Amino acid sequence: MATGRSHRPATRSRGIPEATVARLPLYLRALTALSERSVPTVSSEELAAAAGVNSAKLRKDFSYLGSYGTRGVGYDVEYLVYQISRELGLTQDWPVVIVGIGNLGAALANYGGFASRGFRVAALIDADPGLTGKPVAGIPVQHTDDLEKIIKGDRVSIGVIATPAGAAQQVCDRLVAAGVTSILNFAPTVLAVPDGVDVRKVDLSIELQILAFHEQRKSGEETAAGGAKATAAVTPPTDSSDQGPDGDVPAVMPA
Amino acid sequence: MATGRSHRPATRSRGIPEATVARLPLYLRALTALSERSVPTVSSEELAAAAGVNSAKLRKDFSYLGSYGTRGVGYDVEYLVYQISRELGLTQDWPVVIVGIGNLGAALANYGGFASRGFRVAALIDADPGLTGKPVAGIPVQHTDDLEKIIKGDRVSIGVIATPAGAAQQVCDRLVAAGVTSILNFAPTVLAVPDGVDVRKVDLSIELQILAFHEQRKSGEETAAGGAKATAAVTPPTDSSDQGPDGDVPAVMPA
DNA sequence: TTTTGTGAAGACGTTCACAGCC
DNA sequence: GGCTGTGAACGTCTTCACAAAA
Repeated sequence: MATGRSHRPATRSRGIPEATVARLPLYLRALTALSERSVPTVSSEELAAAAGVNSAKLRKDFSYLGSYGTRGVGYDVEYLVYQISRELGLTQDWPVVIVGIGNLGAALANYGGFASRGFRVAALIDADPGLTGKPVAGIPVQHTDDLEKIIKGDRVSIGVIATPAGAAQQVCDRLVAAGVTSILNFAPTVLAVPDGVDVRKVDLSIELQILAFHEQRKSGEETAAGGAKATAAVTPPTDSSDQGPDGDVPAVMPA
Repeated sequence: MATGRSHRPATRSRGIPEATVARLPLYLRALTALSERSVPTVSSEELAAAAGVNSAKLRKDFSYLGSYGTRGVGYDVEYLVYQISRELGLTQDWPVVIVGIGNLGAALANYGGFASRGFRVAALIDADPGLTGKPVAGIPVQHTDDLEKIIKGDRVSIGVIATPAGAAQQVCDRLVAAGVTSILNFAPTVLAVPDGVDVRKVDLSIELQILAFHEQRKSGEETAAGGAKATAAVTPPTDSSDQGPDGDVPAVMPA
């Protein structure tokens, strides 16, 4: 799992497993594409293929949300889009601030799929006075000095940190003190936050290192136990090709 | 977990759990910082705190690599840095190509921690002829037409896709056909790849949606079973504050 | 005494396989 | 007949708790 953890094991009522939550956005994206093509219903098999998961997992995931399918038929696309959006909280407006407007911050600000689904860039914030007032993606950059004012004024609860690593913890502390309770961290640092604050991290270098690990075992397959060499059986071929919401994340540093 | 999946359950010899692999880069980063401060040894407790995990997990993780600690003392920092680097394959050189040089691609190209640990930006590739030849992060952008030539010429096995969603699958196919076997995908699409190719994805919008899900349950805590309202017990406070390698990833779209 | 390394227990997640409903 | 929803089996990951080493 990734973000916070909890959902007391007992009192199982409201608990949607974290792994399921992490896949809902994937299903939603696939469903939205179907919706745009005016496809009325979809089977678990078809939708699973579009989302890159297997159908048993998808059905189990949906079973946590309730019984939204029809046996023998499949799922109603529009209805599912609505139910998943609701479950994810995307039917409400989420103002987001981006702190650190380097290349990465600018890329995030320009990200289209942002505004579309419930998220609204409420402000861009940077410590460089030279940037203050300059528009990025049509939004004028504001100075870090005004961070607290901005957060409180617009009741922002989600902050994106795209600063250099050295500034990240300080920015995080200020965001949290001002009322932010969810943080998406692109700086390659472990952030310390109080209980009740969720942090997710995106770390390029971690992702590359994980890829390198697997890449390494694709060629040289000696080392192992038995006596066999290159062939499978001793060291399996590392099938891969999955890409489901597994267990971790990567980070990027702005320019 | 995230990337490929496999490591045949039987023949347990060489199998480092995927969850452990995903945390090794975290440990490595913390260790590198200690190394720079010339700290000679570190206990599992201290290192775990620096990496943001708990110490039992860290010890278990290290136990898969071998017994590199000393009871009553802790771990030798330099030695561990070496062992983890070796395990991750960072002692060798990994040429990487970045395809799609928008804001995001530029941010990635400029990412410092890149060159540092084994990774080398072998080429920047973009479909826009207007960009061809222009230097980004000191490296001239090359045109997509030369993609195959570049991959094969430099024996590149890791590719980063930072193109718009619409171009991602096509770029992916060409990368794979040219010999790339590990892909880091920033485009908000599910990529189809043959067996033997690892894909990891980084998706901003998925991360935000996961945060929104948890954010949503922080305020309104009715709905639940019993009769109690805002207080804990019925709906636990969602402790959070974790940020370990959990189960998934997010994506970003270049400018 | 301090701190590692690890069996064993438990929580979590995935997959199977089929009963139940359309 | 086709497809969903789900109990049960299985596998993976985390945490506990303690024996063993320095």
